[in-house]
Amino acid sequence: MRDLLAAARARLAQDGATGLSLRAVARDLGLASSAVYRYVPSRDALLTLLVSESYDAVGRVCEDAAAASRAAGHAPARRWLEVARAVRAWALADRHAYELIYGTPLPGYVAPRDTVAPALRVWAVLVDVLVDAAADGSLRPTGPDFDPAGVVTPGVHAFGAERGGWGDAADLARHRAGVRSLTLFSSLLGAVSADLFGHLRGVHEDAERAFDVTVATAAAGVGLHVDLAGTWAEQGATRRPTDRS
Amino acid sequence: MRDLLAAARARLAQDGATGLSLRAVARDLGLASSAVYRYVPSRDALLTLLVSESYDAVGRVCEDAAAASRAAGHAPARRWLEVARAVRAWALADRHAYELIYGTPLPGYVAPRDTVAPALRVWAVLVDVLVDAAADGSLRPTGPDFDPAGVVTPGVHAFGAERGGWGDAADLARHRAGVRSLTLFSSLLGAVSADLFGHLRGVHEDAERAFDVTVATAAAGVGLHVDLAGTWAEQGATRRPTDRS
DNA sequence: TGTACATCAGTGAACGCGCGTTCACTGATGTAC
DNA sequence: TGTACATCAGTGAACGCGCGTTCACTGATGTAC
Repeated sequence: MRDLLAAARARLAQDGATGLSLRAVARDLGLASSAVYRYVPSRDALLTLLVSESYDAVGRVCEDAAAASRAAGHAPARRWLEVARAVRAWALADRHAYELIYGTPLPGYVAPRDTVAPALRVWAVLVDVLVDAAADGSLRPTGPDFDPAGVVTPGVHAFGAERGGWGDAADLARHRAGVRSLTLFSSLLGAVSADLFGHLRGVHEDAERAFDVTVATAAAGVGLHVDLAGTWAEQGATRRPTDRS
Repeated sequence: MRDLLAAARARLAQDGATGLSLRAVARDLGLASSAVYRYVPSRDALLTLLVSESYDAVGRVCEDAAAASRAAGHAPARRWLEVARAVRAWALADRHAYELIYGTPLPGYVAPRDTVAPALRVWAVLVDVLVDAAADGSLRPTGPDFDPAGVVTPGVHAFGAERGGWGDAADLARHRAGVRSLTLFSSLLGAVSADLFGHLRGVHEDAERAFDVTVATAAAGVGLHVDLAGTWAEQGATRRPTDRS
């Protein structure tokens, strides 16, 4: 069973989600195609396992990056940058896993409920950044004012409350922060997808820096002010020139 | 030939890009599958035609929205919002066309050079917004400061220069604006994809408003300050309650 | 006006492919008495 | 210790499907003399 999942993951990494076939996985394992049905009831079930795994993988990547950033004593804004970079690096390393969960939905496939919980791990990390920034006073949104009522579900506010912020529904500023968490998620998705899917071919010269600018700029509207010049200077000292190409 | 393209477009709209088959298109036209080869040398060639068409469609949508916004006397920031909304509406109406060009790349298919030019139409509209905002003094970036050298290609700066801005490479502020145009594109991609691909299911209550907040918040970092409250108030008067669900 | 020929849109059978899934089966391993 | 039986992982042939692409062909339409 572990072998099966490993083989499926490898096949996914090579062929992508639409090309993933039970027969190919069975072939890789040296099994008859029918043997796979001993472990998995259908192709879709296998796909679901991979979806969950991928959400868990990217969730763990986010949590690890956030933990490392905290450990390094970085402010929430910098943590946002580092989490975003980690997601990008993961996506580049395993692009088909990223596509499986964040790309075009597979025709005819609907992810079952079980995949919702692992999908929330990324959200939780982003919400923590906002909550911590609000707590230490560094959260200063420059984005538009708006009436936050009825934009996101009560569940989102509850989620923020659980994690230590946005408890008071009467506090408009915090309510707005809840809504603005959408922007963090969306801009991360957009920045990674644009890069990975080739929409910046011929546009960016230094992919890492372009990504940094993109996510840091978008986050400023939310209230996270990344010291990009400082971060680059700090890293420029240790970074070899070839890394920039 | 026109019929073929129309049938292919319809098939694309129904089945999506991965499911698009020459045989299905031929069937829809009441032709033998081999007859299609009279018009198109291969499946990939047909796909390329659809890719170009889709880029042109979304480009036209952007241009029309921008023109309407100008005609209404709206400031560049508001134009950004309206262009973004138009792209979202187009994507919702023809999701498979959006997926074809902005979703997961099709395995084994590489878009040829011909598709680059139509893809630039969207960029041009976004750059115009930035150039116009810079010209009328409303462009006030709140995103991070950074060294803009070597982040994007010279072609991007040239593109901006052609369209009336960013001519002087010595002007750091304008150079930064060129780089920041990445953020506009990425956040648009992210906001539409998140919405369309279902990543906000259970998160947003009012999809339109959530989208507005997302793109307006991200754009603030770039320097475009949308008067969201004002816009909503203005539209709330004419908007029926059912539109909000 | 009539005939010979060329063009052209479309046919239909075929090739070889890979797919998901089913089904009756084999043969080894473990367990009970 | 030996025998009978149950469990279980895996087999391999088969079903029916849809796909892209090729190829020799048909029959109508148009054109040249």
